[in-house]
Amino acid sequence: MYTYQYPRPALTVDCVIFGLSEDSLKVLLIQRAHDPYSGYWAFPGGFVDMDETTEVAARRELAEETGIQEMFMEQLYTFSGVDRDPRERVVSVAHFALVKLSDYKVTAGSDANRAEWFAVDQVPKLAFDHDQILQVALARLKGKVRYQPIGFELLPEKFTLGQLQKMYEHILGRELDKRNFRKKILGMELLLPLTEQQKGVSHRAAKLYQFDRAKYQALEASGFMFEI
Amino acid sequence: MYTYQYPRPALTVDCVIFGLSEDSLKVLLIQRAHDPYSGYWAFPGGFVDMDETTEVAARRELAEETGIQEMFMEQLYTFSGVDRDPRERVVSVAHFALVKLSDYKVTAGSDANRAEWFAVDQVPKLAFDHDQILQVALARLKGKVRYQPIGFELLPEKFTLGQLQKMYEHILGRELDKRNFRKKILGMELLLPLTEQQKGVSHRAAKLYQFDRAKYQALEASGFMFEI
DNA sequence: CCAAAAGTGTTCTTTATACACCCATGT
DNA sequence: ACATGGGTGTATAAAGAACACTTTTGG
Repeated sequence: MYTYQYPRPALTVDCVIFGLSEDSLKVLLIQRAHDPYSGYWAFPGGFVDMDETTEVAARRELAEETGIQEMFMEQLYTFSGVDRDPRERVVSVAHFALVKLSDYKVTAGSDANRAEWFAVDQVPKLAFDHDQILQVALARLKGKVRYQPIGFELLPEKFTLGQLQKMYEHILGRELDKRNFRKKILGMELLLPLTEQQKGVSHRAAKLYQFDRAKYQALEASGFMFEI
Repeated sequence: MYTYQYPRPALTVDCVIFGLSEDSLKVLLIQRAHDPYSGYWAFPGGFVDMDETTEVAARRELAEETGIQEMFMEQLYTFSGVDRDPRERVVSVAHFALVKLSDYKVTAGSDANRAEWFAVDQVPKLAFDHDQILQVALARLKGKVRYQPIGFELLPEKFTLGQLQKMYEHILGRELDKRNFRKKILGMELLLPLTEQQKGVSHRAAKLYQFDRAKYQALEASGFMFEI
C-alpha cells in the first residue's frame, strides 16, 4: 500500500498502432473482457510503473499484449478528462505507433485478450474516450506523414513505388497523380533503387526500392525538408 | 491521507508562456524560493487537482502565480523522465501559451515568487528539465506559427503590418521581405483594415489592422490552409 | 489476347523570390 | 533637413497540376 498526502490520479498509457494492409489503413484493437466496457474494443495500454517513462511503459504494454516490438513510436497527447474512466480518475498518455503489418500475423488471441486489426473507417464504438483518441491519432498521422518520412515505417524494407503511393493515398484519403508522385519522390533522391524486382504478381514486375535513412538524416541535419 | 494499492507518480502541469516585446520573443519565468533548485528560474506550474483537466490546472496555476487569464493555450508534451524531480517521481504535462504582453505589466512580484520575462535567447540555466521543455516549446512555436494563425495571440487587437512582420521574424529567426510578406498576408484577406492609424510614432503613421477570426474559421472549415 | 499495374515527359498555371524608390511624420 | 519606418509593382525562377500512351507479365 502506498500513501500520499493528496489524492493522485492513476497514470496510464494507451497505444494507437497503425498498420497498412493492401487495401486499407488499420488500427490494432483489443477486446475488453471485463467491466467497465466489457466486450467493447479499446486500444492496448496499461499502468505506468515508477521506474519507466511513459514511452517505455507503452512499449512494454505493447510487447506484453501483442508481441510487437521495436516499432516507430511517439507521444500523441495526454487525455485527462475527469470522468474518462468511470471507476476513478485516470490520466492517460496516448502514444501512436507505426508497424510493418507484414511482420506481424493477426494475433488469433486468447479468449480473455482478443486482438484484431480494424480498418480505420470500420472501427466500432470504442471503450472510454478511445474514439476521441483515434480521431487525434488520425489527424496527427495525416498531418505528419506529408512532412516527415514516417510512412516508410508502415511498409516492408523493400517496396515498390506503387505500394508507396498507395500508402500515401490511404492515409491522406485522396488519390495522387502517378507521374507527379514519382517525379517528386525520386527527385528527393532518398530512395535506393535495388536491382531486385517484385515477384509473383500477374502483371509487369515493379522495381523495388529501399528508403535511405542515413542519407535522410544527413540531409535533415543540413536543413532539408521532406515533403510529399 | 490517500492510499493506493500501487505507487503513483505525482502529476503536475508546467506552462511555457510566450510574450512579444518590441525587440524580442520572451518567456515568463518564476524564481524558485525553495529547494530543490532554490534560486533557479523555472516555468510556472503546480499539481493537478482531482476535479480538473490538465489544461484547467495549467490555467488555474497561471492565474494564481501571475494573474494572467484567458490566453491562448494548448498542450505541449508530457515529460515523464524518472529522475526529473530529485524528491520523487513527478510526471508533468507541459502546456504552451501565448499572451498579449501589452495586457500584462511585468509582475514586480513578492520576494517569495518573483516572476520575470526573459528574452528566449537569454534564458539562464533552468530548474529540473525545464531547459528541455523550453526547447520543445520553441520548436512547437516555430513549427506552428507558419501554418496556423496563432501569432496574432501575441499582438494587440489592433496592429500594423510592420508589427506583424516583426513578430514572424522574431519567432522564425530570420528576416522576411517586406513586399512579399504584405502581398501574401493581405492576399489571404484575413486582415480587416481599420480606418484608424498608429499614433505617437516619429515617422509616417501605419494603418492598423485586425485579424478576422470569424472569417478564418469559416475558411478553415472549407479546407483553407493558413500559411506564411 | 486480355487484364493489370509499371513506367515515362511536356505544357501550363501558380507560387515564390528578388529587388528600389518615394511618402508621411516627428524631432 | 534628416531620420525612421510606411507603402508600393514587376520580372524571373521554381514548383505544382493536368494529362495519355506504351511496356511487361501472368493467366
